[in-house]
Amino acid sequence: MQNSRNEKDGEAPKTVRIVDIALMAGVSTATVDRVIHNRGKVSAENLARIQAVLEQVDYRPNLIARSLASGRRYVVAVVMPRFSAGEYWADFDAGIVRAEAEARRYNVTIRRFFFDQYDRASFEGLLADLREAAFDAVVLATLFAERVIPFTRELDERGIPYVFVDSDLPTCRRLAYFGTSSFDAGVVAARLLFERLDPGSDIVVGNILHRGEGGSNQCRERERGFREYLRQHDYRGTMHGLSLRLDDEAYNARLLDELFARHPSIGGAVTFNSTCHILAGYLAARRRTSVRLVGYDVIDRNRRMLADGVVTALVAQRPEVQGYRGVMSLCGWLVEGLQPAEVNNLPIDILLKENISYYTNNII
Amino acid sequence: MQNSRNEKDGEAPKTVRIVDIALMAGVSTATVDRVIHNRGKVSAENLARIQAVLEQVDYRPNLIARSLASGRRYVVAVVMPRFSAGEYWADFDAGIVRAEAEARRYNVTIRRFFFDQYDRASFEGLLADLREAAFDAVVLATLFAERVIPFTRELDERGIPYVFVDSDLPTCRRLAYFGTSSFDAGVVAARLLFERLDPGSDIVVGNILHRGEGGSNQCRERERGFREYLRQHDYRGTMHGLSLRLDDEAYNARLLDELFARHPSIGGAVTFNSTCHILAGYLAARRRTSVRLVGYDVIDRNRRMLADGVVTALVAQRPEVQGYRGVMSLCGWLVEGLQPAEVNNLPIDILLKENISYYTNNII
DNA sequence: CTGAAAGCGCTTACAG
DNA sequence: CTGAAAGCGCTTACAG
Repeated sequence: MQNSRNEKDGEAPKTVRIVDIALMAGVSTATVDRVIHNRGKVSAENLARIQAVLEQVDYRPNLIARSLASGRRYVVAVVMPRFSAGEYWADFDAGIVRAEAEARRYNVTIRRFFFDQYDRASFEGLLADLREAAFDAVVLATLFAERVIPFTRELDERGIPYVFVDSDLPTCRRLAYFGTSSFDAGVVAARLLFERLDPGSDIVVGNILHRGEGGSNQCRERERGFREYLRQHDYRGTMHGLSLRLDDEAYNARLLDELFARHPSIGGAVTFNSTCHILAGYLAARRRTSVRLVGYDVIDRNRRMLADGVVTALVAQRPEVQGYRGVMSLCGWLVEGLQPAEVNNLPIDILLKENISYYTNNII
Repeated sequence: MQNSRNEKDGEAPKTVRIVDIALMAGVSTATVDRVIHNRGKVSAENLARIQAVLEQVDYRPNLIARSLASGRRYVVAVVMPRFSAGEYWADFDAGIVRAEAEARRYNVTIRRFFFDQYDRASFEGLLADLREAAFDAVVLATLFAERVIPFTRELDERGIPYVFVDSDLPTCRRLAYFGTSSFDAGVVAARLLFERLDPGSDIVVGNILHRGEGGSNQCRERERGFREYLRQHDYRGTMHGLSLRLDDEAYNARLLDELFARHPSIGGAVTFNSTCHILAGYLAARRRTSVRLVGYDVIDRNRRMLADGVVTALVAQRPEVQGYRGVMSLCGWLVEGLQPAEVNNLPIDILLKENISYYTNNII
């Protein structure tokens, strides 16, 4: 818009194009293209000549032109939990949306496949769909680890690259992982909970009921990290697990009332998933302001409870970044053959009342 | 690379091109182009016809083709402090480097202009250079606020857009600001320092000596926020300011020894810039393990002191993101006329011993 | 194995 | 005010 300035006549722009290389090697651009992309069908002589030229000129392909000319199209599948607005996976999806817009420029389209994160059968059904579907790469949320692992064997056979998000499964041949170290995210929660807690206090651990046994891999790892921290810091209290229901406030309140009645020494509470707003709602209703509560993920309801001072701290994992980078790493691999780093442990973010209001917009 | 799949013959790809619009409006592509870019010189009749078509088709320009065809070149200047490896501004530069690579695809090049952040005269000298230099937009680090403000008047006159990083100066006509709320970053530091501190403890505030009066705008704002938090939380101690030297350990130790001798009740320490490793080094050497220390920015030396437990907490501001987004917002504006959000308050990150090891790679 | 030619979608002189 | 034509750098059938 402003002061557009073409390269001053002084020094030449000097960017080497395929046609320049073709001229230098005395061949056509098609032959140079074959060498650059290892498409074969080039005489040994020409191959050598072109390679010699390539070595001395530092050729950097113009990706824009390449993309425009090739018109190759790819589909990236994203396998993730179904969500409503304000839930954790909505934030993840925001990253997908952003990647989608960018990927379009490279002729890559996204196709989402949803399952119910609290119902293992729904995931299994989805896997069946996936076997029929056509896609060139896939982003996999690894909640049902025991089902994901065998499925990746099939992908390996089909030659379809995949990346993991949410929590890592290092035994699989994933192209990459994007997410936090779940174990250390558990350690961080413990540190935050114990900043001012007596080592003898009891703790409530809130869970959400699943259908089909085995909660998420990530929650299990977080709990391991949490317990490890306690062990190393002379914790002497008791942890009381409690299976809550997502949409049954009365039920939850009954359970909690009972627990607090039996164990008045409860001084802390934690959830290893994004639902700490359930415990927070209860604590606020009962005015149990002395109970410290730590949870995960900055979803709206948690954010509000933190701002209000009911939640002591939230630990967060940049879901938008997971979605965005998961997709973009696959784009880079498909379109340009770029190999991403294998394990991408994202920062473990700590949110307090004082810094929560700026925690948005984590993508770029 | 894998299973390339062209759009299945089923539904048409259906992306609307300029030539399609031209056909629908019964004009040439050149005329459509004129309308899209408001270049004028189009009859009222054609204008209306083309606009009508545009409204019904949701035209999305192929930016790749546009960029390839136009070949327009821009220069973005980045005005920032000179730095050595491991210093704060090196992280900022990492963001610039990344933006540089991406911007190249859009024919945008970066030109850096360095000044000495501890010497106001060097900044003034740089401004003189800037008056001679040719560039289309500029990213400005606002450390010397009193000098930046009049300079932006000149930029306004020249019609050159600018964005601020580091700290905001809301009175200027900046296209955008990328950085934290310095005030609230001060509040957060206070909260972290006081998590376990007695409200009567004294505090050391470490500063770095400047040439040319007036430290950075950002440090002043942080201190304001810090003091405000203390005020609201019944702080009754005394804050002792101390001007330290960057590379004179012996000098600093002498000053600190003296201060601690006179005020044994010192229980906390803070610096409002990235040099808390200076205080940390002193505390470690003197084994004053009971003094809590909070500082800013995850530079190598601070990171180590945090991991070792000498620093209690670090507050960080994503310098790479500031650099990256500063440049990219200008690219978007120059190349595509995209207006960025005016104030982009980045998250205020909290780093403890337990989460520091994952704090890297903040760009995407 | 090789190259001339067309084309990706857009922009840009240029002639009218 | 308008449009035909060339060109950005690369890829892709196609004919040889």
